[in-house]
Amino acid sequence: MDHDRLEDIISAVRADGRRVTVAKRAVARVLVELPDHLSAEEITRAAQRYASDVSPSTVYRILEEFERLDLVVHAHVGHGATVYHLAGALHGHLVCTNCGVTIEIPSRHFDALSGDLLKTYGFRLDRHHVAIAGLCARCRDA
Amino acid sequence: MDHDRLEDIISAVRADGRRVTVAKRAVARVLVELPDHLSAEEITRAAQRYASDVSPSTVYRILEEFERLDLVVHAHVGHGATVYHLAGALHGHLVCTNCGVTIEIPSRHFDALSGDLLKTYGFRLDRHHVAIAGLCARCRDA
DNA sequence: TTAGATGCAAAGACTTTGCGCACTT
DNA sequence: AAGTGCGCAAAGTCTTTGCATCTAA
Repeated sequence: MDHDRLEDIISAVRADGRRVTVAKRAVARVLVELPDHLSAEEITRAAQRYASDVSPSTVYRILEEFERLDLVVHAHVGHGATVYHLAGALHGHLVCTNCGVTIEIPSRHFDALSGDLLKTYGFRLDRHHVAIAGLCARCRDA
Repeated sequence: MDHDRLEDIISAVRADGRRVTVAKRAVARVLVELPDHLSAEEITRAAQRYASDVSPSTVYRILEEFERLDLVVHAHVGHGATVYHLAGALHGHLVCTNCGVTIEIPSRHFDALSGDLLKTYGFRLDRHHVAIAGLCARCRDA
């Protein structure tokens, strides 16, 4: 339920001894209500519907705090800006280098790779942060 | 042989009807001689050893051209700048989110994932462009 | 000769930081 | 009351673009 996820975020902020502000509520609400992978600018614009003068710098600071609390993760996608989303569901990203679309896929697709990398290189893959570049089905055929 | 790879690059530029300039030779030489994954700034500085007044903008333009000719590929790694390297050996990157080290691994590690993504999502993974975030062996234990 | 390539400088996109005031606790 | 968090503006980093000049072919 959306409302619960929002309260979870607020609680986590409070539990960490930080203050719950209008701006944080607005950003949290955007993250909960908008399913997409959003850039900081998109989040800012959307948050301004709830708190009209939230500034980009505040949004960056809030996203940084939410990431520290493992509420949010970011990914680097194509050439553009960093995108952020709730940490809830563990998943990876497929990013089309042609049209820019991002496809979310369950993290189980990385199970085998993850084990392989750990065994071979001692490298622990970050399952929240995987972004694979390539061509989506549509662009591949076009 | 380094010299051959350099000549291959020059030939490819010529074959595409573009001009072979001092700046292009310098950038090509840097890419061939320095094994690392370099940022545009690092490439510029290194290239200036061979052509003292190569400018960053020219390096960006040259890298763009080399990418168009499939001579060079780039990857987005951590929060920092884009890194470039020769397209020669197909490989992926493991990037430690703690210490920033980049580990090159043979692209066969992505064979299974690649087939899986193609079958499940019709997504053709770009094998030159894979960058996986996580913790390297040293940072994982620390 | 001549069109592509370059260097420089300015602009652009994205993000971080400094500062004084406001708001949460 | 106390100090965290805020908005604003400026600075910072990385990259692209405009333009006059130079140069490879």
